[in-house]
Amino acid sequence: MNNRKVRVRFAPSPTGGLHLGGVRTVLFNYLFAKHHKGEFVLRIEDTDQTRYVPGAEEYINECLRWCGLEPDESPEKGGPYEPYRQSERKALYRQYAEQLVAAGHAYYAFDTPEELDAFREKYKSPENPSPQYDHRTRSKMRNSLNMTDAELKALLDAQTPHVIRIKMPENETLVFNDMIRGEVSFNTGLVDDKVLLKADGMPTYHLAVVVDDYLMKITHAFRGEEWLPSAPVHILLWKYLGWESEMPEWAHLPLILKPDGNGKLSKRDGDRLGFPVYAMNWKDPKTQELTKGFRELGFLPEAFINMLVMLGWNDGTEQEIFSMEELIEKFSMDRVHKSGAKFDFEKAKWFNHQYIHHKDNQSLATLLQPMLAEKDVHADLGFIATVAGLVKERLYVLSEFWDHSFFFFQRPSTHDTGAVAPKWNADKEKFFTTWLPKLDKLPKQPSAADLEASFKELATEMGIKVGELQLPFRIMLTGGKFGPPVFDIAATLGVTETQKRIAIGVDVYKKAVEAASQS
RNA sequence: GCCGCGUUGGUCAAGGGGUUAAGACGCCUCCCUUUCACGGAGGAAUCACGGGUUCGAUUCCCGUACGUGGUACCA
Repeated sequence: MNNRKVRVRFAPSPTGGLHLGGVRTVLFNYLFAKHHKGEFVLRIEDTDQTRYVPGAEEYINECLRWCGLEPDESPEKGGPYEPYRQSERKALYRQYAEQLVAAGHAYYAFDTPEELDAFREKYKSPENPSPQYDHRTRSKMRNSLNMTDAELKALLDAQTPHVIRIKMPENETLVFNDMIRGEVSFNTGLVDDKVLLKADGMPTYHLAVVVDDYLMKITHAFRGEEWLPSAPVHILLWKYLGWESEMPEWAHLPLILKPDGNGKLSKRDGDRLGFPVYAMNWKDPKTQELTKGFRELGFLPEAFINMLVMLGWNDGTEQEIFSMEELIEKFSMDRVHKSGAKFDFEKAKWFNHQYIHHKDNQSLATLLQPMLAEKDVHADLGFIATVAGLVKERLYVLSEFWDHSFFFFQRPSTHDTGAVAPKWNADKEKFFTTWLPKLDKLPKQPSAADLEASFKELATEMGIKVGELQLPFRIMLTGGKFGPPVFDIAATLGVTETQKRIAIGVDVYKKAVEAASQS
């Protein structure tokens, strides 16, 4: 549209945790900005004082940090267009609303909330369940369109609470271009006279976005599809305020939907279906209710981002795993889908699995150590890294680490003897008691291969099939039929610990066999 | 109700007037592995419906259905 430097913004209202859709909106903004070597600004839209939730803004900052989607300008960072919090810009908006009134594009309305309720109640019908304040009804209401200058002046002088509403044209076709949807058109007569300035002097979203996008020189406005129906209001505002030549290009992003149909994905769906919807844990300061997040579940931010970007975008090839650098290079709005995508937690986990699998052991250990500490397990980073290397290929989320690795950090408290006890015999017992002292003759810190060679050598010597011995051995070490290759476990545990577990194990099997024969 | 937007396997999706309609997740079978996983090889499964336009429509147009969003002094 023009060759201004690209500037985009993410403009959340601080009312709670950030959900998937919100993060994806950030992501697309961010990628677009970086792709075009532009700037990404975070603006806090806290114009509704009744919905303001303390801590929500900090949560958003933290969330963007975790995702690696940090803004170039924000309330926290500052920037050339400060302030970035709309509540702190309150004084700015009134003049623009007044300017619109003066030009005949807006008007004062004195209807109280009770009067509006009564109005809706009165005109409600099966054919029209939600009557609008629009060109058909505004003549019946208490507004400056229906009073003399003297009456208006009297009300204003008396400081009568009032709002300013846009006066939507009766019957104009408004056509605009959406970067994703192409040409979109509305009849202005079907859109209601939205409030621009509230009785408390705060702007509504409609006025605030337009004014701030103009003042902050935003070139591209991306937001969720739920804003599409109010786009005509915003576009008219750009025109009426005389800024049309600087109007940003629009793109309305497709929604992220519930996996089981019927609607936008919501916080409730996560609770219901058992997966997170928020990026990070969020605790409502009022109710203390905790909503779980992807971060705490054990998602890697890069996987979270990759999973999100594929919900509604692809580069046209078969590639599915992208680094942030690749995304910045390849992202383009015209490959964003028009239709909403149902969220699939299984696929989300698969992405995380891929990333965990390919992440280096040291980095994983750093992430895992605090999680172990919470279980009062304190191990050094090197050991955790070794274990991580052994089990990472079977982790879908980091929080599963313990279930796959506890036996590295503590002896199994129970043994799943059911699979082995029936086949346990004196020969097998003898094998293990014979092998036990042989372990001391091995090199100092035997490798898995050393252990395996020694194990097999003895088995062959004693004429027992190696396969018959491996499962009992595994269960001695881990307590069950799971875990990485046995000799890797033994090597990681070390000779001394391995010997102890064998000794315990032999005993356990003996008892299990006795118990079975008695009953 | 009205208005907007959408509709390729169960899900994410490529494609686009003539194709055996990619690929991924999930599911199933087999191989590897005497655990599980990873890896590998296969398999089942899709163009919402009805009219046009056309020699030919999954692809273009129009309807219908369905889905979804909006219809607040919330964003």
